Amino acid sequence: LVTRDDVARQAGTSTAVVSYVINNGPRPVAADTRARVLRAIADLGYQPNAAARALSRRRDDLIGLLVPNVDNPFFAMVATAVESASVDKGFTVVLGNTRNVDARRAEYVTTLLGRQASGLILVGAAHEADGSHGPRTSEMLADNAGVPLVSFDPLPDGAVGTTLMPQNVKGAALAVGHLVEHGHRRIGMLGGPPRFTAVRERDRGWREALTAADIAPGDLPVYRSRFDRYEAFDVMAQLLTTPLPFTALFVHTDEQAIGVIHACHAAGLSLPDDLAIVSFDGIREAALVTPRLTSVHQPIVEMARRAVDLIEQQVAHPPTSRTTERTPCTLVVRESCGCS
Amino acid sequence: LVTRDDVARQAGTSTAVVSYVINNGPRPVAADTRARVLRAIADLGYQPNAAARALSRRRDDLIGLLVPNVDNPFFAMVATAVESASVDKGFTVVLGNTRNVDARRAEYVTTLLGRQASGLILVGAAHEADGSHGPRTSEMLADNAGVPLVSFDPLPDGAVGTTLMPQNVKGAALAVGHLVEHGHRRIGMLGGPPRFTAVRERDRGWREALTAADIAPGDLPVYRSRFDRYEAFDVMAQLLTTPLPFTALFVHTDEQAIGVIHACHAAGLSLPDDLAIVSFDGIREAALVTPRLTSVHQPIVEMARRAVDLIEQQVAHPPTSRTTERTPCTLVVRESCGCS
DNA sequence: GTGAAAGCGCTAACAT
DNA sequence: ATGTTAGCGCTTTCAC
Repeated sequence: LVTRDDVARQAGTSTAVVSYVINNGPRPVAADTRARVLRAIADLGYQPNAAARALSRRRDDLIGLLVPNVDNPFFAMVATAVESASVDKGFTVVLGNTRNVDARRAEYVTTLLGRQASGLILVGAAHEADGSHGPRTSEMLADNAGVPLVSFDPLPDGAVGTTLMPQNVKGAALAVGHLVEHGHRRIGMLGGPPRFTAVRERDRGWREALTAADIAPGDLPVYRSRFDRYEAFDVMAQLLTTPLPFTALFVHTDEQAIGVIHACHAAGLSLPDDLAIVSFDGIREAALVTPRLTSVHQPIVEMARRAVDLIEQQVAHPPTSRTTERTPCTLVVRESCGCS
Repeated sequence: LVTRDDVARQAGTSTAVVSYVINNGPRPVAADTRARVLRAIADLGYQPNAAARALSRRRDDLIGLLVPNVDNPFFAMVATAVESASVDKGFTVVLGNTRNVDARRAEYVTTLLGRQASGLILVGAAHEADGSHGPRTSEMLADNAGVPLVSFDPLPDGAVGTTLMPQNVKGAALAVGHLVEHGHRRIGMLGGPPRFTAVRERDRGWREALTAADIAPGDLPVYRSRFDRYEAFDVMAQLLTTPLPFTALFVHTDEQAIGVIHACHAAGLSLPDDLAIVSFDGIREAALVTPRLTSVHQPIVEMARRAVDLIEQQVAHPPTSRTTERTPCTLVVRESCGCS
């Protein structure tokens, strides 16, 4: 295999210069020298050894992306966005399906720390009732394990890094408010598991919007399911065995809303006439189902790009505290709410 | 950070012994020595440096998974299966969305070769008319680049490794045969892009099953769309503007079939009465949509496990030729075909 | 069964 | 502006 020594020899320079050229630093290289090196690299088909580089720099251009499950289209969307942003910045991404299991997440954190990953992006973090990432994971990440950390949920206790979350309360209120404008009063909710912080926030948005409209949330039904469409389907199918005690439903995720829609179809309901639906996330499929889903859109592509940026920044300037950034969401009106 | 030297010191042994313990070889270690080392590792919370290990071994326990796009639920399923099988065997997986673009695929191959990846798993390979992985990718992988290679499509020209494909012809014939048994004669096809080998094979299965039933395929309509549900939706929506020249449709992938179903719903068609559908792949969602999809199931979990096994074997015994394995598929009968 | 030491290929501090 | 070289942490061949 061709190494940096071969390149140096071929270019008639020292090995250091080759490094300087490849890394654009840390020191300048004369234009013609640089050209010779570049030629040698091309001629020889030289490809740097990432392991050697990582060993020497004590850091690998690698980002660990920990999601519950890429099988869920929402997380697939996140994964795609993160991968894309990472590639643009020269990072390679390791995919980890944590299945929301603390042990699996902790195992991945261990692996990635051992790999000198440049950073970790944690998505769908909740495992414990407190909304943390689970005891083992938290322990590993706490007290500055030294890895740049970006979480789409609250950070593990004691860990430093940044949290990147949508404005869940406002977003949910936007959704529910729209339903109110349609004249609905009995607006039920199908939420996710309350151990997720995002879920509790969306809960609150629902409550606040109702209260603002002089509707008592306490009188309205609340249901729960996991984030996937399958369990949402089951929950809704069950509800459909008796008359629905609501005329509209705020659903925490598009994924769940799609399950609801399928259940309604299977039961012969006509949407949005028999039931209006507004959900949250903004996955592509929202625009495909019938009726097309009105949904609060979170700008995942931008958030993913931001996450990678933050990792890059944290590499340069290790953070010493916990930061939170809230991304605004927008209501995308389609048909499931009752509009046109 | 704690290194192997620390462990050796703590355990009162040499660094070599620590390696022997960690790697279970290549040489035996006395039971009590091993125990001391293990204790030291635990006490110190030692985590091996993957970069150093990779540099020394010239190989990293890393598998590159190149799919067109994890956004597509089928590929998400494959990714999940590969990730799961990889973790079980101690591999970490790098996710690469190639978007079916040769340049992107080639870039990933470069990166992964530079990372001393233990192997590559290529999914959704076709880019060129000949069904190869694209010129740049092929060039990189040809003539034994040295990486263990498993492809879910034909290998690039000149590359050695193994191809793992479902029995597409038989599977498709199974699907179409079932439609014939339902009494259908006008069985159209919505296929994928014909530059994919799998597509051409499914085409053939359709033709053969029709011919076997004394139906002339040439008289039947064939449509094409990309593999995603969105374009399939568009194609079907277009077809629905005029009377359908078929009573049943063999669709190349569940993903596309779901697009078809959505289009039919949007147009008010009643399935499977107005149109019977059978598709291919066996994604989870097939069982969720209305009507539930009858589909030819390929055992992705097993195939993924096999792929990782093959990588492992090729690491030990570099292959010198191209091998192909065909996995049998089974027809999973649900409702979209007209059954109950 | 165990220890010592020579790399693996690259980075960056130290020379010039 | 460029050359020289000491590591980075681990594997594995030699010695013992």
